[in-house]
Amino acid sequence: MLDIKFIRNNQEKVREAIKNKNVDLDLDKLLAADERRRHLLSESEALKAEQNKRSKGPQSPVDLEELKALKEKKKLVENELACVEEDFGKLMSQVPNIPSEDTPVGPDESGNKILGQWGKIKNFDFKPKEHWELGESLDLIDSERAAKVSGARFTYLKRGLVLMEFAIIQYGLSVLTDEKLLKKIIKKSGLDIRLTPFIPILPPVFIKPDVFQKMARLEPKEERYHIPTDDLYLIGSAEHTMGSMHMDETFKEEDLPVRYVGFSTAFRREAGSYGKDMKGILRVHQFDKLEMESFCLPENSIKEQDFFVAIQEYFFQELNIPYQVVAICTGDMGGPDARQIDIEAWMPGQNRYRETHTADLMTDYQARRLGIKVKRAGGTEFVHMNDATALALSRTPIAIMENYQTKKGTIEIPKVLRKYMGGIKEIK
RNA sequence: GGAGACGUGCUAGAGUGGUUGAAUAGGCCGCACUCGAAAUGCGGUAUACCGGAAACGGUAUCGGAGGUUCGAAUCCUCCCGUCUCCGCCA
Repeated sequence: MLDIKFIRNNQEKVREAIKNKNVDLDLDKLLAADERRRHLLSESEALKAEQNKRSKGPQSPVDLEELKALKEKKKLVENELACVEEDFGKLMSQVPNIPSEDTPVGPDESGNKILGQWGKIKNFDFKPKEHWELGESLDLIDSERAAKVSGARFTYLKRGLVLMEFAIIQYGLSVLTDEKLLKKIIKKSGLDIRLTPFIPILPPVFIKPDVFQKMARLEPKEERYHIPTDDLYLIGSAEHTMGSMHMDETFKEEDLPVRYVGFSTAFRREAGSYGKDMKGILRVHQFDKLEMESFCLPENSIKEQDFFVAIQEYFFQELNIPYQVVAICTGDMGGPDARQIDIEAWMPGQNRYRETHTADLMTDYQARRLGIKVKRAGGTEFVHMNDATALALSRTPIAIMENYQTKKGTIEIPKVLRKYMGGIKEIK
């Protein structure tokens, strides 16, 4: 959510963001609702002031009559105000965050900008298989039985792939909790930021609707799993319950940045992607993910995001997976984002780059609604929030499977993962 | 799941219908005393929104949402959370 004062004072900027992000919203309607809301607010407050003034102490019968009338009048104004507030709130939540200045303007993914590429694409002397073919032939992925038991887009992961998933988790956690390593990554990326280690978190996978709304992640609802009995939603990312963890809290300036690495299963309905990527584990209803989240001072938030991207790059460099870094354009980015950077890994089986990581700079968009602040010398202000994939455990294994496949149809284990897999060198 | 108790400011803790934004104590900040510190004394110490150039004024907030009342921290209903006992369970 943006600050209504900011919206009033920067109408053109907001209009531009709405247009560039392809959001269907009439800003004039919002501004009119704001006018009306403020008018009714003063009116109702004036009535309350009168009521408060006159209600002190016991009342004479005449006073009681008049106060009763006043009460009725107040009720009418308040009812109208409540209606207007509801409209206003709905419109407010539709206003997207303002894209950063370096965000490319574009209508859809065609407008995304490749910022850089890393790694040498391997030339196979055979036709590389797609991950689902490898998954089938090595008995690592069973979609058929999962479909019978749970439905389409669910899978049983098996054998070496399971071990690899846990190895990736272990590896990821070991990097993000290693101060020396983080220092090296900061130094290499040339960023001027404070080193605080990532605190490991296992967050809840259920979230309350109002909190989900505050995270600006409830919509689109079709994408979310809902448990009606308890009116709870399943999270689509550890971000959802990690970002809201400090709701209604105020940080001390010297404690920032606060950084977390969370592990959770992510649940996604994948509505609207019928028939797309149906094979294997690229697009499934349930997958595990290691996720980064941080709360920092406003002036440091872009650097913080760059730090997250540097970490993501470090992971793929260590895993030796070719990738490209992509600046997501206005039309393709999420509504709450101010700046979105994706990492796309080279998938030899598909012969193309596919998204494996995303890094979202939310500025104060989430923090304002969640009430997460920092107390500073100049006063209290909202923190900036960043979230980013550390390692997604559906797509990182895919990248490994496809890049590390051999002519024999086996999969080599990347060196950095071997010590977490009992030293085995390949899945066969 | 059953029975009961409770939820007040940064913290502890009073307050059970009428100048209560809220006693008191601690903490914190400022000042005084002191060579300095401790101790002591005095003063200050919430947030959000609306209006205003500002000074300031108004409103709301005692877990949350509704309700009763001229008036609610205080009464009623529902929800959330905490604690104790029992049951169940990994």
